[in-house]
Amino acid sequence: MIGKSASGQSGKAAPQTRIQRAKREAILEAGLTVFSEAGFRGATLDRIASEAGLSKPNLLYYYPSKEAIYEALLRGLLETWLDPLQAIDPMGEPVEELLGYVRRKLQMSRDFPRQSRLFANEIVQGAPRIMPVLEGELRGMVDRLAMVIEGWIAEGRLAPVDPRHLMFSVWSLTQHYADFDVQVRAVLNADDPYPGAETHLELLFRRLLTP
Amino acid sequence: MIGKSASGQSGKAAPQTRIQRAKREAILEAGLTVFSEAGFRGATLDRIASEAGLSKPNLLYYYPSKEAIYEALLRGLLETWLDPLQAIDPMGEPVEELLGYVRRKLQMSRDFPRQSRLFANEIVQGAPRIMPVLEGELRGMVDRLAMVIEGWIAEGRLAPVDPRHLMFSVWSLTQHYADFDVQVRAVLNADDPYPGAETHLELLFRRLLTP
DNA sequence: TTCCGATTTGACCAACCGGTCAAATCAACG
DNA sequence: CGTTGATTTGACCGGTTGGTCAAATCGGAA
Repeated sequence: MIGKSASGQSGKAAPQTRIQRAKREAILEAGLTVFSEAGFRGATLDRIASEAGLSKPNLLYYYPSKEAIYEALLRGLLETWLDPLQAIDPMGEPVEELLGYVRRKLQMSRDFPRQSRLFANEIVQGAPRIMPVLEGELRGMVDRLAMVIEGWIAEGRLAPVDPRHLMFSVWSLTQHYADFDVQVRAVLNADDPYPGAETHLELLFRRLLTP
Repeated sequence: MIGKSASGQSGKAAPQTRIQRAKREAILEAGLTVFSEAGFRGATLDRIASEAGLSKPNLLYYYPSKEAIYEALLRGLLETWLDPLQAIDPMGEPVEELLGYVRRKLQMSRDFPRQSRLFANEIVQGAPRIMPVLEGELRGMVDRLAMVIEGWIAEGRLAPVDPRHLMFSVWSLTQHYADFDVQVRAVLNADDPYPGAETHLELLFRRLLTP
């Protein structure tokens, strides 16, 4: 048993040289591109490897399997994905807090469309690998935010809306511009959709949420 | 050359006995289930065949390839999918016409979630097979409806909204309940989302569109 | 019943794909 | 240098999958 040292995924915090980190990073980069384009099953190790500039066995030296790459990607994704939710301040101005959330989510669609599509792919196909996170962490965060929103409504600082369906609306409206990008551009004649999207969504949510 | 008569996809309108139509129907039914669950690449002919109650070669007797099944499915889908758009009456009451459209789209998400997911899968992965339809038929219909909506706005019977982004909003908000079903149910603790969704979307669009 | 085309199927194939392995190469350090 | 462990790779493997084919079976008309 000689090699395999780079794949110390379990164990207590393997050293992880700078080079190792860089190669793993490159693999995740390539994996994100390929998985988001083709879905888990549509992606091939050969394509990921060539996209990352490695041979297939070399890739498998850093991650033990296709699954491992995909799961590392999902784990990393969820962190940054749920972040904007945390940034909502229960002490702030309700309408502006929620509009800020919408704006941040829309920016993420514009700046990280591959991440959005990876997530969409996973969910559309039944979320076989992240169901626990949805039922645990995500639901917990939504429940907490729902209470904040209901408080705002009770104080009369927000129009009465179902908090959970409000969340669904924010998610679907913003992620649509990343996930359905080709359709959006086909309809808009390939113009950049984002300036228009931002003013439209600002109008929509302001109208919906202002008491 | 004996068989192959059932696969007369080209040629001038093959006879198509009742039995043939029934079997093709069963294949499309099974294909819809499998493709919408697994995406094009994730679906296997074996699974489609067994789901349809046929052997694999028998399936290939009716459709010449996996591609052919998928394309037949997409073609059939687009018909019924764009239908609700046609049902919008330029002579009707603007807000009510658009709310009716929203309601019909939401019903389609509830009643035909597999179709919605099939479509979502295709678009998320870059719409490699229906791009022409998006740029042709779909864009034409949206352009026409956009003019109607702009007319309504000019008459002061509708709040000023970007017509195309309004369409995106309707599509994303309604299809979200089919495409992201597992996420929605995870957040809502598996309750039926549709009653709440309907009242929420009615409120949202009434607020947005009422002048 | 006989016949003929339509339908069905078991056996098979070639390509692809995830993953393994032993050997080669590299790089740092004494 | 030479040694040692980390890294890289070509060759290979077994399972899966889309698709083929020749033979068998079916079903209705004469």
